[in-house]
Amino acid sequence: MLRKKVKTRFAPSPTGYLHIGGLRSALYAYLFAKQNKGKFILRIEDTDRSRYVEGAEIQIMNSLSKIGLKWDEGPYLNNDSKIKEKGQNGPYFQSKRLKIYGKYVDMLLKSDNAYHCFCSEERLKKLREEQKNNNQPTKYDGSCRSLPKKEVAKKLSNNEEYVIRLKVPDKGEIKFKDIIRGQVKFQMEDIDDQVILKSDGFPTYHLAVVVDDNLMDITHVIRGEEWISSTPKHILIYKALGWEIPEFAHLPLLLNKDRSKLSKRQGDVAVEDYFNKGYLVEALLNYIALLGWHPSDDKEIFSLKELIKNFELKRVQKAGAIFDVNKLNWFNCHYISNKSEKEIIKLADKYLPDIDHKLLIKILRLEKKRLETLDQIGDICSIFLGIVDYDPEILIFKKSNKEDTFKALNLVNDELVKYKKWKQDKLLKVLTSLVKDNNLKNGDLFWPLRVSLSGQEKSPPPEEIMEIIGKEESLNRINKALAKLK
RNA sequence: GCCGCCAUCGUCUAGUGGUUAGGACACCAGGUUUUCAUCCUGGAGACCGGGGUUCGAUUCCCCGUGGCGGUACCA
Repeated sequence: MLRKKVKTRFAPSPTGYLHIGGLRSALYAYLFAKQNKGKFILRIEDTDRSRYVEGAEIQIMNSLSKIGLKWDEGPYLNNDSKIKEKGQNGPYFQSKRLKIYGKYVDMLLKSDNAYHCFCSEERLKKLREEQKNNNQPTKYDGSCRSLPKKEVAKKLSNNEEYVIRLKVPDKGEIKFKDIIRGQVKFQMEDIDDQVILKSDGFPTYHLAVVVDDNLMDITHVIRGEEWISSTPKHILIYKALGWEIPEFAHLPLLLNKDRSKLSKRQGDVAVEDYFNKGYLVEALLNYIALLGWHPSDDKEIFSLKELIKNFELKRVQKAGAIFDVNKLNWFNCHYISNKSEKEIIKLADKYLPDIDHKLLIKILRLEKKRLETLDQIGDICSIFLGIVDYDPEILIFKKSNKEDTFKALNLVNDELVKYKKWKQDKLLKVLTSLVKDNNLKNGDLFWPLRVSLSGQEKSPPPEEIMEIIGKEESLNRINKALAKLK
């Protein structure tokens, strides 16, 4: 247990649905906070107005809630479906905190850790092109860095557009310790004079994240690897403001099959997509948790509670992990077959075929192990609801012939007509003794019977189908098969 | 280009200065008194390359290669 009260955050930008990668960042931050009896907060980083997607924050909150990651502070949806906020350190939308950032920008300006920059975008673009052509690092050249105060004042009074840049020292090095990666080192001269306040008066990520993480008492910054190279800039701001620097943990990226950053082009990346396809919360959570983290033993099945107990930030992998749906499917199968029939029906509501409830329960009791995703439930039910026409040839077992197949089916029919106890184990016994008594091989009887009941070469065993569809329908289907063989 | 991060089976990964390099998913074969699925058993399958250090390196160090990220008035 750490001495200081642990507080982590998930800070998404409202630019779309909750991303699988975002979910993993949120999960790890949540697990770490909860296992240390700390707090986990949600903060919406909406400082880029051009990329804002209407309602995205609501989608993100809904996905997070569905998964069961509860946050202690931040925005939430009330019963009247309006956004409210809880916690002492709000507002938790950066767009509502502009005054706060302004205050710290002024402080940085006063302490000479930041400066006004009046350079036009065209000039900067040209500068970068030249630098690239000369194989130089692309970096602001500092032309506004030591503008006389008078000139700055004059430009300001002329209403010239400006941004505020961080004044990065030109020499020295900056180190930080990452929980996952150990020490990371950068040279000051490689660090750009980052824009911290845009010309529209909004802060950039770099300023807002530092101010908020400090004001919201974040002790552990857990975020994606893409932030690793901007961390020195953040540390510089912490130092300039005289603030304590939090701990950092940069998570490895989630990747496509070709090892590029996980993207929409190569499959679904939104958490909602997976829910829509019929993946269970437990499966997604379990799979995502193991994408970059693994316990020292062989245990792989984890509930959220167990994850809180077992997760170790230090053990998180350094290399990126490919998101492979294969194993997710296996987890999903596992969690589906552990559910009761009633639970599955509830969860699979939108995929349910038009079917009697009791019949559905019967089908699921026998067949739920065949479900990889909930949306396959219709396929599983189909043969019980009725069969489509099939080629009579497929009724004949590979080691048998038409005449014997006909005989075998006739035998079954004659026996079952008399039979009353319509339960699969009893039915199986009858069929087995029928095989024995008539000197047949299993395939001679079971194969054609199963095909006549399902109309398919691949299907559940005959006794399972028969129990579910009942005696009348079973005999009906057998007789149709007999007719086909005539 | 410049800066940074990373590197164990196809995938997710365990692990170690001396191991038959372990597990899971996927794959293949056999079994589970018919097929598919489940289940069981078995099989194939990995330490990126080159130098050091060392009696001995997959493990430690350096270089290279490769992958990825950053290089924005996006986050």
